[in-house]
Amino acid sequence: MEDVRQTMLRNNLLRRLPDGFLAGLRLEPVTLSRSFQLSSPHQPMDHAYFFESGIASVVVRSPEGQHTEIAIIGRDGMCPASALLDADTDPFSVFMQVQGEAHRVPISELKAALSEDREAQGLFARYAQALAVQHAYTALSNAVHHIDERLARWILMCHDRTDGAEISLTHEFLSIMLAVRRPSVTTALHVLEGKKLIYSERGLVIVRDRAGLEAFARDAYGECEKEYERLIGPIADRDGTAG
Amino acid sequence: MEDVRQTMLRNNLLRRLPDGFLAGLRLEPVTLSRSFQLSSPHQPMDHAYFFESGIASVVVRSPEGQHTEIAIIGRDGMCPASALLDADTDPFSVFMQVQGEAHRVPISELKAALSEDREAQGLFARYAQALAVQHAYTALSNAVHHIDERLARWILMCHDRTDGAEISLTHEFLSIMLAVRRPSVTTALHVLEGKKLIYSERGLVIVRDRAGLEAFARDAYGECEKEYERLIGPIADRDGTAG
DNA sequence: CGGTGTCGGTACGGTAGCAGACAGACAGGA
DNA sequence: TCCTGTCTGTCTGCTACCGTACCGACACCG
Repeated sequence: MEDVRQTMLRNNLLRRLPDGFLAGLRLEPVTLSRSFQLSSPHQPMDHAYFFESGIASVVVRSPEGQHTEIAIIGRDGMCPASALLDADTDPFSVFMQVQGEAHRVPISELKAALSEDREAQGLFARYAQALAVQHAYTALSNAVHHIDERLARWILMCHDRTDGAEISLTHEFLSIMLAVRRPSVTTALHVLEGKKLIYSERGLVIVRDRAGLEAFARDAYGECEKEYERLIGPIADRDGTAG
Repeated sequence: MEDVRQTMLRNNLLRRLPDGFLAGLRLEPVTLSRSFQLSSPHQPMDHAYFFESGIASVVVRSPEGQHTEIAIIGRDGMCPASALLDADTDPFSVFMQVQGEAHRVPISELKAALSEDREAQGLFARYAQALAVQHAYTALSNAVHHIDERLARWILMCHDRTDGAEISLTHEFLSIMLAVRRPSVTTALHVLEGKKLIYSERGLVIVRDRAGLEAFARDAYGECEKEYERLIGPIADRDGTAG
């Protein structure tokens, strides 16, 4: 779709693809509302989604129904990663957590274009690694960090991927993401609020002091962001410049 | 190195590579002793290792020095995954946990051979996905399972990758892998021993009742093994047949 | 306006796992 | 043989987090 001018895209992968790669693809703009299911465990998907705004969550679920989030994806990336790794399916659920816009591409087309373009292969391979690194740091955080630190990490990761300071979601939802009890989220939010790092009200979290949040999260935040930037490059500023 | 007959290999990836792929590679057999460092965070490596026996651990470390294991690799796989994903380095440590044999290949050669062989690219891409899935289930386990269940999971994963029922390692070492306190490992081992699932003595764990261990681990074990088998195929039997 | 569902705050008892310390068992060397 | 280092078992608080339950606040709707 030649109408889509690469420089107008906000998705960091699409922007960094080699010139002309997109020319052969049908990029279809779509709006994804909250909790829209992008991918289900072991179900082949038709389309890959490259986000322009909004946030998607990747969640693993155990046979007994326990679950935790392993990655969040915004305009830094795409899903499903299995489309990049010669697999038809993966065992994850992906759904929209904050509604937004995306471009979608039929996976078969994406794979075909990819097989002809070594530079694009490299970019997507590095993105797959960036995602694996995110999984790894989530595993670490789940093992060693306290709830309030993990919450701070999570808010920071969302903040990186949204345009404003507001993130709209419920405690219930957060408790699923962090794999903790719902009331634990309430108290952890109060801790952050008490330190004036965020402002929180019904269904909404607002970042007040980003630097303070990073300090509070200590080593829970930062490493996998650095690794993303090393592998892919920085994400464009909010107005679409730079990058 | 034409001397290496593919059918005599035990490594599940090497065995499944397309005919002739290995012909262009210098596979060098090496013995890797316990705690040998295969890869360090952010350090480019010269060689990729395909294990024939023994077990390697992949560990993430936070800036403040906290750490946890995110994957274990035996003759089911290779390291480093970054060699397959167009990255020179990754933020992980990989080292031998149970000594063993491997074939190593210069990464530059591996990449060169790979770029000419689409089938091999597919196999390695699927392996990268299998590893990412292992990271994800580790994250889940760290979040929701109790120490004794995680220990059972870990013993099972080791057992899958060793020839006998014996696994030689100390509580100290296990505590690092599971990111828990060392005495917690002692008591968790006692739980498993009390249920006659394992036998444990100084520096040694012996599996007595594998089925019982799987039952004890509940949903902590199994999913990512299924996914590996779906993506790559079963691991050859211990005598090298089948597969 | 009152009804109903969703969401957030709080409380209480229970417990898994922590931090730190220490002592007994085993192994290998001098 | 003793000696030393490594490994394992155990103890005493202590606290973070859990399971469960309940109630108030808010928001939409007729």
